[in-house]
Amino acid sequence: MKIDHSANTDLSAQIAKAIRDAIVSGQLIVDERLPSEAELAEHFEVSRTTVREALKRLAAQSLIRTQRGAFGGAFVNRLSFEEAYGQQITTSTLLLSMNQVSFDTACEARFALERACAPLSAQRRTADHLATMRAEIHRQGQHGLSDEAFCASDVAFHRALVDGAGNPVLSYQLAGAVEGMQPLMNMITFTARSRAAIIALHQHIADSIEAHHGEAAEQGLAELCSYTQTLAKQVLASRAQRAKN
Amino acid sequence: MKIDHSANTDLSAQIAKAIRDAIVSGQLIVDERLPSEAELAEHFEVSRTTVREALKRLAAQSLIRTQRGAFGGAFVNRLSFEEAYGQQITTSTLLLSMNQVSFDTACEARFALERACAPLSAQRRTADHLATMRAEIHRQGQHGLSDEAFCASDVAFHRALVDGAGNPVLSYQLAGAVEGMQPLMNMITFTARSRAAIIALHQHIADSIEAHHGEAAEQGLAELCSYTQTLAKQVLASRAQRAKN
DNA sequence: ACGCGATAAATGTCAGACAATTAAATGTCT
DNA sequence: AGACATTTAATTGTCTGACATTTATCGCGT
Repeated sequence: MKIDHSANTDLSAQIAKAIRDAIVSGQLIVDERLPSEAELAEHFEVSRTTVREALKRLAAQSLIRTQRGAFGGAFVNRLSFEEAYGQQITTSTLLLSMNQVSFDTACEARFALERACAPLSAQRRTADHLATMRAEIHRQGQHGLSDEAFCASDVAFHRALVDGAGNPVLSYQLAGAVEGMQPLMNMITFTARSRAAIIALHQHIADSIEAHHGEAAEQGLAELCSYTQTLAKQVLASRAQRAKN
Repeated sequence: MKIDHSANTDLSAQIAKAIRDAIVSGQLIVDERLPSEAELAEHFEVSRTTVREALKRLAAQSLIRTQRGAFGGAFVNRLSFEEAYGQQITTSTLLLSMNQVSFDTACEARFALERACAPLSAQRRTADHLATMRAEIHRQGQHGLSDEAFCASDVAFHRALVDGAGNPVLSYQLAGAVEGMQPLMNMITFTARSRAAIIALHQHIADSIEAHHGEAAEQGLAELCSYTQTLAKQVLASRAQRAKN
């Protein structure tokens, strides 16, 4: 484990990189204990402060976890799917919110990916996945549901659809695409009529998944995509109109 | 910006969370300058050391950048697509390498997502994307190419295919799926015959993309997927055989 | 107007101290 | 011997105060 003094970054960043490389390359294996902060400080010839800053960087990426006390220390962390989900979602959310990505582009990406899951989900979904989808559809029809809650239920519906494919890697990849779009979706005001249309499409998709009809589900998703894009256009147009007056 | 004292985590983690929430919720906007470390220390009633550790955590997630000198400080960072790519790839790579994901599962996820891009890419690819694909195909046919280099070229080919869809969000999402699998792919030894078969499929896919035939490209990808899975099975079987003897 | 040094504000690094936590070792009682 | 309490040592978490380094700005002189 050696640091690359050539980079003109912080010492703590260089040290973090050295340790990260050791983890990624497999020199440090899961659950292995790193040397103590004092030992690392001696090894890299820096102060403990600097080593600690480096370790905090790694902790922020869930690459290590720390334990206090005797025989504590920093350990290489097994990156769980759950943690990876979380990172994916925050990264995607920030990426979309900070980069003026058009609604159309994000929407297209999301549904393209989701359609890829549809055939697998139609083939393998369990009763559980189906039940979740039905439950969320029911919730979406309730009166007095805020737009935010409607969107959250929408996300849960689509998540169940994706999870139905029974491929955790796929679920992980989709988490960012689906959940990262929620803030964008929240900006749309869903009228009663548009909600009914969306629910009908959800119903159609759930029916297709239940009947193991992958293609029908895919088609339902395609319709949902273009309908969502139409809705967004309307909302944006009416907002522009109001701004003029 | 207030810290949640209820959590029994580090102070630096609590402070990082408080600032992160402020960024994600939009209270702190892109390029806005955070208070200086000394001011943050006073505000949160902790030492500068602790504040610094919190800031390093945020820097590790590319949420802030720091500048030294007068009128320097920590600034909310616009998360670029490039940075997001990088994070996505390391996260995906680690997730796959640390969680005993089967080759089949990872392969299925990758090609399912990639197939989703094929129709869009067939429709919109520029001459540039096509040229890159052709160039990589040519490289793959060269003698004396190591397995690693062959895989790297494979990644480049597929990346060009995905980028051809002209949807940066899609490219970002696929980066993890495609590049994260490289270590797994590297474990396969590609014989001359298997390389020829893969190159032929690449050729077919490139031809389809050139002719704007999305469905044909999709089908080529499906064949490539099952062929890759077959290859992996053979390699694993022969390895198991050798272990027995 | 241009360059140049002084200045001040901020981050980067260090040394040393103490607090808090925790597992293991040790001691003590039954 | 076994169960329980106490001590100990190792380690991370936090604080203080200092100094080094970087850099935009200001003022001065030419």
